Amino acid sequence: MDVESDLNQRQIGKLKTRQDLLDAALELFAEQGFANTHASAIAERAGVAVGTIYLHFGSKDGLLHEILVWIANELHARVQEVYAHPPAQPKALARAHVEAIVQYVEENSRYASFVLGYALSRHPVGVRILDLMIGQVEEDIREGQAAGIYRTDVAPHLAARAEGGMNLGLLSWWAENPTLATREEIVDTLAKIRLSGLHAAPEK
Amino acid sequence: MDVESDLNQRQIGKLKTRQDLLDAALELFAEQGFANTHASAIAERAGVAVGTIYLHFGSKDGLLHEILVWIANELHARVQEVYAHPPAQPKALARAHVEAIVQYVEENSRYASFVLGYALSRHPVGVRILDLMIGQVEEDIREGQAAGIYRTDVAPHLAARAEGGMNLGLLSWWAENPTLATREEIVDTLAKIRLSGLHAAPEK
Amino acid sequence: MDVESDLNQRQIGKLKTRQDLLDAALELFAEQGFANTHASAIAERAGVAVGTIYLHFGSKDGLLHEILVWIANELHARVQEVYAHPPAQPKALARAHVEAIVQYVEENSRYASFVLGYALSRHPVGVRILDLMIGQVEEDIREGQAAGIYRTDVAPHLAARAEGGMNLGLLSWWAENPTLATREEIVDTLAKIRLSGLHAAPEK
Amino acid sequence: MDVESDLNQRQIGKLKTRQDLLDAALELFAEQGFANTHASAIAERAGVAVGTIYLHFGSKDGLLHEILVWIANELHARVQEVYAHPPAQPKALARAHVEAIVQYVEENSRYASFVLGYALSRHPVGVRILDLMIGQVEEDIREGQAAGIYRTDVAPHLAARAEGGMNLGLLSWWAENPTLATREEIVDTLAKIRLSGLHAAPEK
DNA sequence: GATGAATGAGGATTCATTCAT
DNA sequence: GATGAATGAATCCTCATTCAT
Repeated sequence: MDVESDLNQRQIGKLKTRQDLLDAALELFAEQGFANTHASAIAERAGVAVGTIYLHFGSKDGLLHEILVWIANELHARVQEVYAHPPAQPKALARAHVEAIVQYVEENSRYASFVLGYALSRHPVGVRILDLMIGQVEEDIREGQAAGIYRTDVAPHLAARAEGGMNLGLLSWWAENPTLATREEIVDTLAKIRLSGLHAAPEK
Repeated sequence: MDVESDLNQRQIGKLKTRQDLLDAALELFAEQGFANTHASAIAERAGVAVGTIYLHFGSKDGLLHEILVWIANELHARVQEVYAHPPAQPKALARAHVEAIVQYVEENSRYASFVLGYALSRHPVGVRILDLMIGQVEEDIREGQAAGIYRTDVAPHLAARAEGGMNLGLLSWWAENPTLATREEIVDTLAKIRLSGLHAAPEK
Repeated sequence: MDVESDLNQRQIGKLKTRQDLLDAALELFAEQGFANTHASAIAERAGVAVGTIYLHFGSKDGLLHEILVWIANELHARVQEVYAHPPAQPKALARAHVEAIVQYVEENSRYASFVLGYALSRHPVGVRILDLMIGQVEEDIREGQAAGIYRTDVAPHLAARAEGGMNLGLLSWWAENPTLATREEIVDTLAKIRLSGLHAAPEK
Repeated sequence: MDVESDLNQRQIGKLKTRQDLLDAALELFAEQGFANTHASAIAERAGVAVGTIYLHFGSKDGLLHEILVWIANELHARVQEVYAHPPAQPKALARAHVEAIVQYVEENSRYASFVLGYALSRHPVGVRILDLMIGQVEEDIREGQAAGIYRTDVAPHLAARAEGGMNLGLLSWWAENPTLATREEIVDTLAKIRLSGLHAAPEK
């Protein structure tokens, strides 16, 4: 019993150290960039010794990798929540999808810009994450086309890239300039352009 | 006369050296990335000594800066050409704008991915260049709104960010995967979404 | 207990490394001059890696700084010893002061010339150290004046500079040419000129 | 005739360029130190091209050498003037000697500190110059001893070093802090200590 | 005599990573 | 599990000097 609880104690402590490191690293990476953040600085902010980073993550790159995966999972989970209880209206679904992402960016604006930057870069993990997100959008589009809601004269994988770029482009700017637009404006802009482009509505 | 021609000779030689360095550096940066490219390798490929880089650009960062400015100017010039002899039709103008960019990316596909990566990153020069390009798009949108061609229920600066992101997102993907789509498809996708979004056209 | 002794072990080792570096650097600086001594040579003689220099001193300049402070402190301590058990006779005290300095220079003749050179230069650390030593002499003079032993028609801060210069001038020459004068001669010359100048004694 | 005057023209121009370089270099050396002054900066301030320095002086060290020799000659000339028309009184002669040096330092306080620094350093040229000056003082002392004016219980070469150090020590400080003492105070301090030391006069 | 673009050997410094404790 | 002093390969950059014009 004693031994077991000791072990649990240890496991909990280990997990806390791990999360402390992830938090410290994300903060510093966001503040100064990955290359400018020294392993020792991360350890110091986390209140541990440098060696501990290598104990938990093997390398500085490994730490970055874990951070990106962690954030990607969180964001993915948010989007999945929307699809778990999807609005009936297709338009509403699309908007809810966008809203979930924007919401997440707003909540984590301090880090968002850094993470989005990686999604846009050619960094291996970033590419993988972006592909994941784009795949989801592509699936949406495919379904929308099948349902007769979306135009069929654009290739889904290209449209998905275009839309993904639009989202990331606007959001990464907003994350760095959060005072220059409200969340509503961001959601609105993305939803409108996504659906009907920039053209004045013909019915007008 | 002799002295003058001497001076010119020197100036011409200096400019050639400068351009040789820009060319060599861009190639290597695109091939191996900025951080992995050593100053000595650039000098070697350009056929000069290392010191010459520092004579011309002050630092490796300075060289990168000049490359980005150089490419940005080239691209800008291409787009300006379109506006110098603009098609009468607004739709045609927008398409020509997109076509000019896509054309440039296609012609320089070897470097495009590298340069677009900087435009998307938070690198100071990249940010400045992107801001410049976005400003141009914003102006377009403003004029389109004034002319009653574009919808007025989106803020121009947000719409410009969104559209710029869309272009960069799709193009940076295409630059890395040029076989997965033809130029026509890329232009088409961007032009269509820009104008009328993903929605099936109501008039259909 | 174990952990504590571990820590002490580490601290002791670190201090030893530090002193090894100070010793190695002082030797090399004295032999070949500061600029001609490469960081790698210092590390090699100290039996550590180059990086260790930067771990302990931040830079080659930082190492020089610490050396000068170290020597200045040692010399200061020697002089302080004299004042801790001062001879009753004022003349004897002044002579003992001079003797302490000369003694130290003689014991460390290999390094003395190098260190004195810095005291005489306009190097920031040298200036600071010289100011410290001059301040001490100035205090001596002030007290001697108050006690009616020293003439009062010279400003103490100027007299201290003059006397300090005299000491350093003769000693830095002697450190480089130790065979051209005995210690007794050096002490004698300094003590005599200090007290009664070059003039033939009027009482004679 | 024409050719000759052309040649003269050239020679004058060459000499002017040479002096411009000496002036520019001395200013910059005094401002920033020898090591921190780049050859190109000297050329720029002198209004010529870098190569010209090497045409006139062979190397940066050669330029420094010429500067030190130039200043040493000027100072030497000043002192020689005193001996050309020596005051009858031995005390007055010694004072005039000191006054000449102090006067020169005051007139050239901007450069004096730099040049004196070299005299005090172990730099080859500096050593040679200092030896020259010390030799002169030593000769004075020898004559003073022979004339029964100076004490004979100190070795002239040691006394000369001591006195030279005293002069240089006080003067190099004064050159950097010209507001902290008047010329009269400096001359007075040096003359008094030289002659009768710090001791209160016994006749008092 | 003067020029100034080009040179390139040379050295200080960095910082992710290790491993004995 | 954690520590942190030590490592050392890796590179950027400097700047006195040259020489073709």
